[in-house]
Order: sequence, then structure tokens, then C-alpha cells
Amino acid sequence: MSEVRVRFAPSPTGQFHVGSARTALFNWLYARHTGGKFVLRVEDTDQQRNTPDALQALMDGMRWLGLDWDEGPEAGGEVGPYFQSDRGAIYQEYIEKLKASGRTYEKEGALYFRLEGERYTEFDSHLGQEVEKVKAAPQIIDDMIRGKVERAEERDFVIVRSSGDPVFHLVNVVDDLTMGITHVIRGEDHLSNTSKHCELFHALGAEPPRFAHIPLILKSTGKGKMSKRDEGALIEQYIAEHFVPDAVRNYLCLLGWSPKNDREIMPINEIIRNFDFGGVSQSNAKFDHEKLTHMNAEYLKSLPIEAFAEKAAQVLPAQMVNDVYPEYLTDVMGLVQAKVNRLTDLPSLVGYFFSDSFENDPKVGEKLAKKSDPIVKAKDIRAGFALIEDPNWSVEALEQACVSCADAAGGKKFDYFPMLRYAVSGSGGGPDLLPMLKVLGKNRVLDRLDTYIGGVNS
RNA sequence: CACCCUAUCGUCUAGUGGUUUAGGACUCCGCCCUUUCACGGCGGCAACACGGGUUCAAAUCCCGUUGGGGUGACCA
Repeated sequence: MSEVRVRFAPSPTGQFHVGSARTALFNWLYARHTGGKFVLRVEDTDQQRNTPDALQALMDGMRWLGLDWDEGPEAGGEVGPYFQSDRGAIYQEYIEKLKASGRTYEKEGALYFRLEGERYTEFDSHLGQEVEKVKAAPQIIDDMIRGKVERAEERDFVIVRSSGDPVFHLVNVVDDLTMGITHVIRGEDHLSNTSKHCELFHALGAEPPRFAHIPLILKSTGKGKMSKRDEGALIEQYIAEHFVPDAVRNYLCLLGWSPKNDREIMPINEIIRNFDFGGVSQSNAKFDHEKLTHMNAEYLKSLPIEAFAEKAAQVLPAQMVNDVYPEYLTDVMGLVQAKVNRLTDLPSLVGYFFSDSFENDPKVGEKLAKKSDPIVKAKDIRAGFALIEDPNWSVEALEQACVSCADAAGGKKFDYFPMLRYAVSGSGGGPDLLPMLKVLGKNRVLDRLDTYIGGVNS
């Protein structure tokens, strides 16, 4: 059995769509699973849209997802060039072969591929005119996901435009042939055109590769397949929003593929080991941004605290973290790591750890004022905290102080909690209170209690 | 209009003729924990599109209908 060779053949337009990313991913997984080669081939025949920037964005996106290629731009390889724009001579050579085989003819300046079979004329409602059709023998597509699919082409088709440029169907087949591609893994939107490709392979005296047409990713709301304009459709967006790349990749793996053992959050090695076309779904899947976000949160939680703090530092405003000890940042992040879904939620979550000028939530303030004497309580607990001698300002010492105050007032320690939280953070929710006070430190806590006491009186 | 693909909870899916009161995950809801909460624990709602067959037995096989998706370019 010869080595598996798969390819991802994007047309770099500057935007890396999740659908393309998943096609790349499944190719990559199959190559890694089988120990084969993953080829990156750039379909840059559309000079208008394909810029160096666009290529860079595509490669950045692939690398961000951890999809490394064995042959292609910046990697080299034996069967290049890997840019279609550099392969003109190769296409010409194969066009000549096709001409020599007698399967082509010219019409209105374009070169057509001629189907074999009985010809007839018919009105085509889609084209709105009479066209010549052919009763060609059906091509049998050997698809690893869908089994044997039979489809017959019924019209001759253009392989070289009157401008002299070869069309997609031709270059795709020639490239796959000359690059020794053994398995073509692509979106189901290509399935109907595969019969054209099989015709061309056979006309060139070659056996078509095996195919795997993977289901499409559909819009999460509304109809049709996902497009670049839909929310969450672009890999660039996840990079910009500091998603965990492994989380995005993990989610994409599960969109249309299942390990069939109820496992979802998996290290990539486990996915590679289990990846197989038997696990690929035959039906299309809707994109679910919430599940992706959940998966991102899971990956965030499992990060070592140092790594989490490092990532957090990238999304927090510079003035927040610049003149702060790294240990302080790590401590703060330890408080919120398990609670955050996206890193970009962080700034609004932890502002009060870094600045005294935080917003007070008026609703929480009102609710607090309705309870009994928050100011008296604040004064009591402020006095109690001031007496703490433990230089570590530990959670235990803080709790003890609360208990003492509560005993003296004939209440419970929790009587002070909502007020304390509001006084130091302006908010009604957040991390566990006592650890949060410890991280904030004695000076900050006492100062903010003073502000609260004074602020409410005035 | 034609051709091709497809059809299990709202969503992603497990299920390849009997082990299934159809399992897991996201979402949602409830309870517990916490007199905070965006964490955690426990629990709940929720599906085999429809109609025919085949079979002792069908979510699973076949046919049809309906729904969804794709393709039908001198785009890729």
C-alpha cells in the first residue's frame, strides 16, 4: 500500500472561513492518522483577489490551528510548484495530451471536453435555452464517506477559457494527478462536480483518487450553508478574540466527526489516533457558537495558571497590568480562571483589582441599603480588619475577624459579605469573597471601606 | 426544472435488526453548595419526519412522500 497523500487547496482571499479550516483539518488529521503527507497547494489563479497578504493570513490561520503542512509554500517538496500560478506549463502539457486523445474540440475560442455517448437536444429550464446533451455513462465515485456514488455528466464542458486560462476542473485534476494525491478530502459542494473530474482522470488514462466528501457547515440560524458574513465564520475572528486555538480545533473536529465513545474534550493526539472516515457524518451540521464558547471555557480552565495569566495579560488594558507585580496578576487570575468563558470578557470582570475607580452597580447598592445598617456593619468590620495582625492577611484571619464582629453584634459572619463585596468591587457578584479580599490586600480593602463609609454618609 | 447527497432531542451527536424505559454533550429549567456568581454537584424538559413494505422482531434494511443541503458558469 503506497503512502497516503492528501491536499488542502485553498484560494487565498484574505479570509479563512471555518468551513475551509475544517476541510484543511480533516485532511491534516487523515495524513497524521495514516502517517501520510499533507500538501498545501495554493489556487491563486484569480490574480485580482489573491495577494501576498491574503496568503500570509491563510498560513497564519493554519499554523494557529496547528495544521502544519509537509509540502507547499515555505515547506518545499518534490512535486511543486505549489502555486497554481506557476504551473502553467504543466497544464499546457496535459491540455496537449487531452487534445491528442481526441476528447476535445474548440468552440467560440474555448476548449471543450467531449463526453462520449448518444447526443440529443433538449430545452434546459435552468439555462433557459435549447442545449445539446449527451447520454454519457455514469461515473462511479468511490467515496469513503458516502460509498459508491453514480452520476452522469450530460453536457460537454469547458476546460480552457477563450482567454487561454484553464478552468478549475482541469487544473484540479492535473494537480491531483501530478502531485500523486491519493485521497481527495473536500466539501460536499464538490460532489456534483466530481463526475467531471472522473471523466478527466479517465481521459488522461488515470484512475481517479479516492474521495471523501465531508458534510457542509450550515448557518446556525436561517437557511443555507455558512458564509463569510455569518457570525463566527472567520478564523481571524477567533485569533483576534484570543480563543484557545486547541479549543477551536477541537470543536471543528466534532462538527461532522465523532469518535463514537462520547468523548468531546480530547487532546489532539487522541483525535489523530481515532480519526477515521467511518466516524464522519453524512449529513450537514449547523454551527453552534455557544458550544464552541463552552469548549473554549473548558480549555481555559485546564490551562496552568501561569499560562492563563500570560494570555490574560494580552487582553487586559496596558494601564491595568503595566505597573503590577506578575504575582498579583497571577493571584487575580487564579480567582477568575474557572469562571470565564472568553478571555475578552476579562477586562470588565477584574477592573476593580487594578483600579480604585470602578463602577458601582446602583441596583446592588439599593438592595444593600434596604437591609439593616450597612454603614454600621462596614464600620464594625473595618475596625475588625484593622486589628488583623497576620502579615499574610490570610483567608483564615479574615474569616476570624468576620466571626468576631458577628459574635459581638449577635449575628452571623455572612451578614457582612454582600456589603463587603459591594464596598471593594462595586458589584454583586464575583469570585469567592474572602480569597478576593486577601488578593486585594489590607490597604486596598481598608481604603475602599473608608470610601464606602464616607461616600454613603455624604 | 434536472441531477446528486442527506434525515435521531432546539443544536452537535451515539446507535449498523433483538442488550434501548433511545445514550452523551451544548442550551434551557429546578435543587444543592455558596446569604455573591459567571465555578462545581445532583436532577429535569426534550428526538427516531411521514406512509408503505421485508422480518418472529426495525431508529436500524427496501420503496415512496415530505423536509434540508448541494450542483447545474468561459467562478473556485
